[in-house]
Amino acid sequence: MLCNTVKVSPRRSNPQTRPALVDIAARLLADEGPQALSARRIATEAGSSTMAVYTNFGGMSGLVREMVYEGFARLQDYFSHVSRTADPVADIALLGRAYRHNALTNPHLYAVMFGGASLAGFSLTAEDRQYGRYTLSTVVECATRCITAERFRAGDAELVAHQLWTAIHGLVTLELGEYLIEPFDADRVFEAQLTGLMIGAGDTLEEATRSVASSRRRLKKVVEGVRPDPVDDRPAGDRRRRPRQAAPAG
Amino acid sequence: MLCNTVKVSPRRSNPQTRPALVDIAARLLADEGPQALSARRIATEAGSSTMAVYTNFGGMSGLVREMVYEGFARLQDYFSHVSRTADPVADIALLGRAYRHNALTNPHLYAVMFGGASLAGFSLTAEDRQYGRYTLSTVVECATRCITAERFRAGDAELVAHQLWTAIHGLVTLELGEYLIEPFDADRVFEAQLTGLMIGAGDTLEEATRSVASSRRRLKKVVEGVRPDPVDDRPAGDRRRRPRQAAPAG
DNA sequence: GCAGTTAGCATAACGGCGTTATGTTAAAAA
DNA sequence: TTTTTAACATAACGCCGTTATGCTAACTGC
Repeated sequence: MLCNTVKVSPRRSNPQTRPALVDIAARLLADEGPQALSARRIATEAGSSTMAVYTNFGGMSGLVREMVYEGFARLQDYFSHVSRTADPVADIALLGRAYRHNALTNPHLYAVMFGGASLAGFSLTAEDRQYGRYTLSTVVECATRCITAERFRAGDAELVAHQLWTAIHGLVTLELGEYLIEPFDADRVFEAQLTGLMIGAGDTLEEATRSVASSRRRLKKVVEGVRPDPVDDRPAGDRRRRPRQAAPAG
Repeated sequence: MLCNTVKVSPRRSNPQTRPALVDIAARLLADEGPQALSARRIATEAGSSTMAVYTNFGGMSGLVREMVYEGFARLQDYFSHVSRTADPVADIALLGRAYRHNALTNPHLYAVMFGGASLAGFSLTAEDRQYGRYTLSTVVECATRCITAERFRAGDAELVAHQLWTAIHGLVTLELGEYLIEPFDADRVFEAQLTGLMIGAGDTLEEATRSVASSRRRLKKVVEGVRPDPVDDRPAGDRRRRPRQAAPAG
């Protein structure tokens, strides 16, 4: 074939191949969706054979797993750009907005992260899920501050964080599935959901409304801080990403 | 092959083939998950060739669509067994519980209904989604009663219904994905979510707590009323299901 | 009753998929 | 320098959804 046009092809630990596969997979996923993620196509576009996918990731599952980790890393990026202010409720609302923005910016990636079923029989391991849950710790900490500030009822901060997570995850999922339309579009439901959660957690209607509005204004800053990211414009060098080596067919 | 052991094989409009395919597909989906849904396997287990899938459903997408309709029909079944009482908040909470119970009883079916991405490149049409949204009307009506009874703030009943939907959908999705564990398990988050939603909608903490507890007691009756259903134990006769004919390759 | 039409389905093939067995080769180890 | 090792190419296996073709039984009009 035309696998390597020039036959230099370094045989041991080519440092180009692995990140190239990851970046191409991420681009295919972002541009054409999950069905474009095939070992054959990725390898072809990377100028190598399908075996490269197996030596580097142990198979398609390993590459998909890499995408999932990338997705959580991007989410963590957004969360880390949410600053702590004197209004913890506005902060936690902003975390919710950041979560939604990340999902809408990387819709296919988000679908792979939580789609669970199908996709070449891929399924996450317990460790993968723990890695995803860890992302919640930022929200838990913020919920604790809301309770300390007596904006939320005394009780479980983790419970509040889980409520926020499940609620916004559901909204984003149905939004990406185009189930929310016209007068009851995702934006209206989202703000209502957010406000309702704050009230349900113990905040007053007035305070909640003000904090949610405040978070709306602050979102722009967060989004700008995270860029550039959308599809991975960087040259192809490696960056923050799990070391995680592939099992070499043992 | 052994396609039809006895070679009687009526050639025109065999009334057995179509429901047999649907029932086998439903069973495979329930027993082994989405990856077991293949035209070849379904046809083999039905004793026919893969062409039967195409003449009856126009391809795998058509059969998957049939599964989606079946899923919404089952959900509607649960909703129709939720009776109207003097406590509309308990009623709407019970709708939420019924929604969750249906999803947990038919997890793979629920995944196909809202998994959206992948699964042999299948995707729902706008009409399919409208069919799914229609299921919400039961909840909207109940939310209206909550507002009329002055348990919820005056405002949009559809908005409240969408909040409930997105919140519980998100919880169920993460629950099925095994993201909710141990001390913050799905049951705790669900009840907190439910109570929080009622308070957020305008109900008082005491009333909401009482209504949510009431709905917990009433769930059993609903579940018993819906059976039998889990995997489709019936002989194979047709039943409530969309007429929807397959495009004959025109 | 009969001929022409039609539609359900069997057979077989096509291209694409994930995966694996095997060989080749360049870098690391001795 | 020699041996070992691991990254990758090549080619094949079995699966998938889909399609082209042909057969035949049921409908259609006479």
